[in-house]
Amino acid sequence: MATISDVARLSGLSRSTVSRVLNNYPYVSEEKKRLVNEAMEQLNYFPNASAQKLRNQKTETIAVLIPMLTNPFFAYLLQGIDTIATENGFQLLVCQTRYDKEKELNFLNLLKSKQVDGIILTSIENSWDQLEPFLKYGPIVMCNEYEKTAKNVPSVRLDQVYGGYIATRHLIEKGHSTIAYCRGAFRSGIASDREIGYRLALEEFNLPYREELMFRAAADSRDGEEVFKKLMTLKERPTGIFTGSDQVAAGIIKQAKLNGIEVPKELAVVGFDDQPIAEIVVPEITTVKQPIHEIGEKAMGLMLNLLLPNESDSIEEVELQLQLIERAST
Amino acid sequence: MATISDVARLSGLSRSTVSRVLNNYPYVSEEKKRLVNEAMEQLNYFPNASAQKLRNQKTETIAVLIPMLTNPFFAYLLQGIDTIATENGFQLLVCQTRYDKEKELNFLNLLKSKQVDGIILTSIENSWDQLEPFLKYGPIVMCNEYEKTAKNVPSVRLDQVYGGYIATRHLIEKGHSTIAYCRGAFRSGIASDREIGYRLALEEFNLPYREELMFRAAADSRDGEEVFKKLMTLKERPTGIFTGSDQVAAGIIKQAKLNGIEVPKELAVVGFDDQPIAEIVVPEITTVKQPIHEIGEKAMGLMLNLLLPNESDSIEEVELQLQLIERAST
DNA sequence: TTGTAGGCGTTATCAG
DNA sequence: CTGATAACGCCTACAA
Repeated sequence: MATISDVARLSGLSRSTVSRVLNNYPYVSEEKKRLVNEAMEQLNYFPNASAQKLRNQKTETIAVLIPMLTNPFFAYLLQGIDTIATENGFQLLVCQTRYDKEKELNFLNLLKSKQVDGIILTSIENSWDQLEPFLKYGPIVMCNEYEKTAKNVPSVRLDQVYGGYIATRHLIEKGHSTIAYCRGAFRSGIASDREIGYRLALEEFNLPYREELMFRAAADSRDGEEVFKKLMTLKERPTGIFTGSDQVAAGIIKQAKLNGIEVPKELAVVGFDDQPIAEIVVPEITTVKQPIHEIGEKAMGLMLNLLLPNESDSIEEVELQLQLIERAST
Repeated sequence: MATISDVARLSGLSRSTVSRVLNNYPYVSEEKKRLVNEAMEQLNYFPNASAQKLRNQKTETIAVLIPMLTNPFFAYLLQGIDTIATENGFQLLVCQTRYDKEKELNFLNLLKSKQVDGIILTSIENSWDQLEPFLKYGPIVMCNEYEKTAKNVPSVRLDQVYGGYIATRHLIEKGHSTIAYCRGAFRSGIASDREIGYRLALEEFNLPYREELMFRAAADSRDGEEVFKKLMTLKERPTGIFTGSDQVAAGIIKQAKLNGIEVPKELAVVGFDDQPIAEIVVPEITTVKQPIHEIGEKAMGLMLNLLLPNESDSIEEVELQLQLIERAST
C-alpha cells in the first residue's frame, strides 16, 4: 500500500500538504488540492489507521462488553448501540464475556492499551471495586445491568424494582395469589431488584412470600421448560409465574401446552423485555416491555457525551421507563 | 499512561530490553527480566496497541460483515466465528451492513486502511466484481452466502440446492402436491439455490411449478404472518409450505393457529436453519438444519489458515452438510 | 499558502 | 546478553 510519502512524491508536494488535503484543512489552494487528489487516486492511497490512531491518540472505537451474542436481548441492545455509533463514525469492538469474570477484566485492558476510546458495559461479572480502577484510563458507561454502589459511572437506568412490582401486581389483580418468580442464574442486580418489586407487590396485597416459589434458571427457553417441570412437582402449585425474560416464559408456555395445562386459565405467565418471541408464541406473552434498542442508543449517546465534551451539558444519567404489556398469557 | 521509555528509565535499562521482556525473547537474563517486570508493575505499564500495530503491520483483528445482528441466524454465526477467533487471540470488528451495498463497500476499506487483517463475509450485497478487487489488500473469506462466479475465494459452503430439495421432497412424501416456497426478499444466491432444489423435487415427482406459489418475504416472523394471510387468499391453497427460515415458519404457524387452520393437518410447514425457535413453537417446526455455529467456526478457521501459513496445508474450502429434522409441523 | 522537522510508542537490525 | 538507532505512517507546530 502506498503511503502519504508516495502521494507527496508523485504530486510533487510535501507530506504536510497531502495531510492537509486529507483532513480538509482550510488553507490549501485548489490547484494543489487537485494535484494531491489525483495522486491519491492514481496510487489508490488509503491512510493507515494504526498510524493515525497512534498519532491522534484516539481510535474512534468503542468496546461493548456483552455476555452472550446469541441472547436476543443483547443482540438488540448491541444494535441500538451500533446505530448511534455508526451515525457518529464510531466502530464497535464486540467483546463476549460469556459470563466470565476474568474475560471481563481482560477486556477492560483495551482501555489501557488505548485500543478503544471507551467501554460500554451491558453486564457486570466482577464486583464494582474490581472495575472502578479502570475509570482512570477512559470513560466507561453502563447500561442494562448496574451497580448501586457505583455512584460515579454514567449509566442508563431502568427501575427494575418497579418492573418486578407491576408484573406481580398484574398477576395479583388477575386473581392469583400463589405466584412464582423465576430469575436468571447469574449474579445480577437486575434480578434482585425485580425480586424486591415482586415482594413489594405481595406485601401490598398481604400475600405471603414463599421460598419454594423462587426459581433460579439461566436465561433461555430450555431453562423455562425445566422450570415448568419443577413447578409441576410442587404440592401447592402456583397459578401465576413471573419470569426474567420472554425466552423463559416461552419455554414454560410450551411445556404447559405439551402437558395439557392451559395458559392462562390454569397457569398465567408474565415475561420480561417484550422481545419478538413474545408475539410469536400462542398465546402471546404478557410482558414488561423494556425499550431495548433505546437503552443501547442512550448508552452510546452518553459515551459520545463523554468523548466529545463540546456538547455543553454532559448528561451523566438517563432514566427510561418500563411498561406492562398485557397479552393473552395472563 | 506510561510508555516503554518510562519503564526503561525506571528499570535502568534500554527500551530494547524492555521490549524483549515484553515479547518473551529468549536471551534476557533473569535478573534484568525481574527488574523490568518490577518497573512495569510499578508504572502500571501496558503496551500501546496502535504503536504495536503500526510497527508490526498486523492487527490481530478480523472484520465480520453481517447484515443484521438481530437476526438470530447471524448472531449464532458470529458466535461461531468469535469462538475460534478468541481461542487464537483475535478480535472481531463487527460491521452491520443492514443489507446496504454502500456500507458493505465502505467496510471493505478496513482492509486498505490496515485496520483489520482480514474480512469474513456472511452475505453479499454487491456483485462479486465489486468486491473482488479488495482481495489485493488482504484475505477475504466467505461463509453462508456465496457467489458461484467467485472461484478464488476460500469459503464455507453448504449445498443449498440439496437443502431446498430435501425440504420439498419431504413435503411431497408427506402427501402434499400443492407446495409453496417462501424465500427472503433480498438478492441471494442461497435463496435461488434452494428454489432450484424445490423445483428439482417437484419435477422428480411430476408436480407442476406454479408462479403464484412463490413468495418473497424478508426474514422474520412478521413477514411469515403476512405470507400466511396471502396464502389464504389463493384460489387453490397450498397444503404445504417451505420457508427460508424458522422465523418465517413460526410466523406462519402462529397465524394458522389464530385462524383455525390446523398445522400440520391442513397446512404443513418446513422451516430452515434449526434455530431454537423451531423447538419453542408448538407444534415444533420441521426444518433443514444448518450447523450454524460450525459454519462460523470453519470460516474463522479458514481465515486463520490464510493468516498463519505455517499450518502446511492451507485448506481453501469447507463443505458442510444440511440435514432434514422432522418435527410436528409436517 | 506551503515545507521542514519532530514525535506518537513499538520493535527489528546491527553492533558490541 | 544488551543497547543505540532507524523505521512503521501520520499529524502539527513552527518557520518561511
